Amino acid sequence: MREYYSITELTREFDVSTRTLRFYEDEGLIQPVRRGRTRLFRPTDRHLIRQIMRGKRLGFSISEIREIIQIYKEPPGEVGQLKLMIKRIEEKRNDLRQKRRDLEETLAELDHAEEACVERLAELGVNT
Amino acid sequence: MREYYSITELTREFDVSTRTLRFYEDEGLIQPVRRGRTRLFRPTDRHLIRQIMRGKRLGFSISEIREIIQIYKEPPGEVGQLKLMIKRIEEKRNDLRQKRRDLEETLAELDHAEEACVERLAELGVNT
DNA sequence: CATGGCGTTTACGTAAAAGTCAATTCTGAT
DNA sequence: ATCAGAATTGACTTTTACGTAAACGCCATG
Repeated sequence: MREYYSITELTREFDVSTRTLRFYEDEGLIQPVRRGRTRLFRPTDRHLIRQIMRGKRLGFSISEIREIIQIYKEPPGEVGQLKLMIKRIEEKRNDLRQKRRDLEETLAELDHAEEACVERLAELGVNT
Repeated sequence: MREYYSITELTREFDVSTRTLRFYEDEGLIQPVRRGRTRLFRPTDRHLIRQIMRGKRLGFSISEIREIIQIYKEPPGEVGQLKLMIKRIEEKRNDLRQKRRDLEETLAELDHAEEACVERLAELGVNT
């Protein structure tokens, strides 16, 4: 496990711009350390970026992604906070379950559409 | 099955503004008919709106949603078009499969985070 | 030493997806 | 016929998530 990654290494790995990574830093999603003014990204930042990209692909906004990331951090020490956090986790989970239903339905409709295409091709005497 | 729905009925059903539905019309996603200047939405428009909302929840952009909606329409009559369409369907499917992987991973991490919370609560002697 | 390649900051710009507001216009009920 | 409430249009504004450009620092290499 590497100790540090440069910003350009990570832009290449995740196919984002430096602007984007700096933006995520401004937004408090990642906290690379500095050597002088230069950012040094540690494995934990890299992992966070991976989670951010996942969230983006799922259509979460930056602030939703921030909420999810908060959840991954150390569980808090106080009972009320812990219960609140569990409630938040439930919410996100429901959110994701809705997305999963949406996803399955869309996949099913695509399957259906493809079948129709294949049938149509068969009618036209094309071997698929 | 109702013949027509008013714009406000649908804004209530889908919890969107009239501005939004008009925007979708401008974008060519729906084509309500008119009586005078008033829009009358048919069941097919309603169904399209349902699909649009699903696409939005999954983080698709309007133009991506447009592409998906195109796919649901009648399969084209020409062989080349049909093959192209099948290719497009494959692409979207891959897209959705990636989303599903992202989704499962995120759900797994949430499960893990919740367990940590529950354990922490147990340590503190709280009965869940 | 100057040239190129990263890296940084600051500031302004922009596209997508609506929100908001004002001015009208329609229309259904009384 | 009229009058309130719904609907429409058009223009302008806002938010999010970056893009882009300018201007400069650092340092390794020929």
